Amino acid sequence: MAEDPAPARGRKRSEQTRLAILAAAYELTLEVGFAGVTVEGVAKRAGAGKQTVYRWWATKADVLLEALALKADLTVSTADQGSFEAEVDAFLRDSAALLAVPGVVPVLRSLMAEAQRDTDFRHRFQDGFLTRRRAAFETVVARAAARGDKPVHLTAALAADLVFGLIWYRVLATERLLGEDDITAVRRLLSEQPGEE
Amino acid sequence: MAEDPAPARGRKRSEQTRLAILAAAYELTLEVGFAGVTVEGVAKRAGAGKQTVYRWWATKADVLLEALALKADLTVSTADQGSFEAEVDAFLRDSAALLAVPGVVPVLRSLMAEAQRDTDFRHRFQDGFLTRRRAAFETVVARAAARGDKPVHLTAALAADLVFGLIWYRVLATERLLGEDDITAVRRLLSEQPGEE
DNA sequence: CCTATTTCTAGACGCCGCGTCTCGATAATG
DNA sequence: CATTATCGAGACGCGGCGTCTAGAAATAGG
Repeated sequence: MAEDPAPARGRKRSEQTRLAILAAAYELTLEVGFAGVTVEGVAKRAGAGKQTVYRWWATKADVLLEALALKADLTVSTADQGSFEAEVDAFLRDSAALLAVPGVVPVLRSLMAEAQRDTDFRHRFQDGFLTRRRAAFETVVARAAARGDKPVHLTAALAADLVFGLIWYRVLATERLLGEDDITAVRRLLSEQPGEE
Repeated sequence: MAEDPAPARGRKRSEQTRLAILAAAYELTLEVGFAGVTVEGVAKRAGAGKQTVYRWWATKADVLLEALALKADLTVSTADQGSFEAEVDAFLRDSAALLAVPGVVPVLRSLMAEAQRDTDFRHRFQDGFLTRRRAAFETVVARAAARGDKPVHLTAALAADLVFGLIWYRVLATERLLGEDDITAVRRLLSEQPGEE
């Protein structure tokens, strides 16, 4: 599709500076917490000007959102595993692995918090993160439905709400992350047919 | 146990002012959003001095937390309904009703967001709200276990995580609240025995 | 009644980050 | 070499934060 038709005159954006800003924002969030992060502080640590940050990102939350995408590989395993149960298991392990990446949890907390106070960022967060993850999971449910091993009462929307609800509630309201037992229990709960076994 | 032994000299705290501040904070949050609420604004609308607010509450989030407790009756129905399924149903309807109270959703969003950025408030929010609600639900699961109609693979902790996870995820990440279909589906999912029927 | 104590409204104060703006230098294009 | 866009650096006004002071009002004990 149509590349940006602008022939790009003038100086080009510095990729090095971009990465320095993303890294600075990520590290500062871990060190002083999101509330303690200031755009000035990010710029200073990155060796950049404040204007450079404001030129490319609307808020410090947007910087962090991009830093998260850079830090953690956000592609989700939606590969066909043969059964709904196996794919739910794979998805949960994938999510647990992401949460185990150092810094991801505090960054996720900060982003969800900011999404509550800034309506514009809320939409960018939904489009750039939440709905992507959700769509991946719903793919799994849709395939299960086609395959025929999806529990009848379970809609794709509710299954996604339950899975992401569990993950986010753990992150936001508790200190506990996903363990083996959680994955096993959720996998069983979602894939059980009332009448089977 | 030991009442506050202080014989209470001097002028007493004005209950009228307290209520005016709580109401002002609640209303302002709805009108301009939590980010737009300032302590000065709350004091001004309440006809109070800024110092009076700071004397009794640590942050504007604490004011809102108390306002929420005042606004919505937070007692949860944990009455014995005869079966686990019926009690889960009652609990979900109770929660849906709370969310339907005007202003409760934006206030909940604000409080959870603030709990992510302020560690001290996070603990007060957990103690004063989250764990109370959670304990109520776990009572229901414990009774089901005693009664013998709790699904074997379902622990009280996971059941609570799933239920509150769903509710909070809906509030924080979507615009959808709990409907009849959600309540029915969750009730069935949690109370189903793999082998029954 | 008088004094001590506490809360009350009102507002001044310094501090700091926000977001905008200006500046001169530096790359990239034609 | 002229144009254009980015770069680092930092000044600027604005507004809220949290503290502080001042004087009035309420409550208790002596």
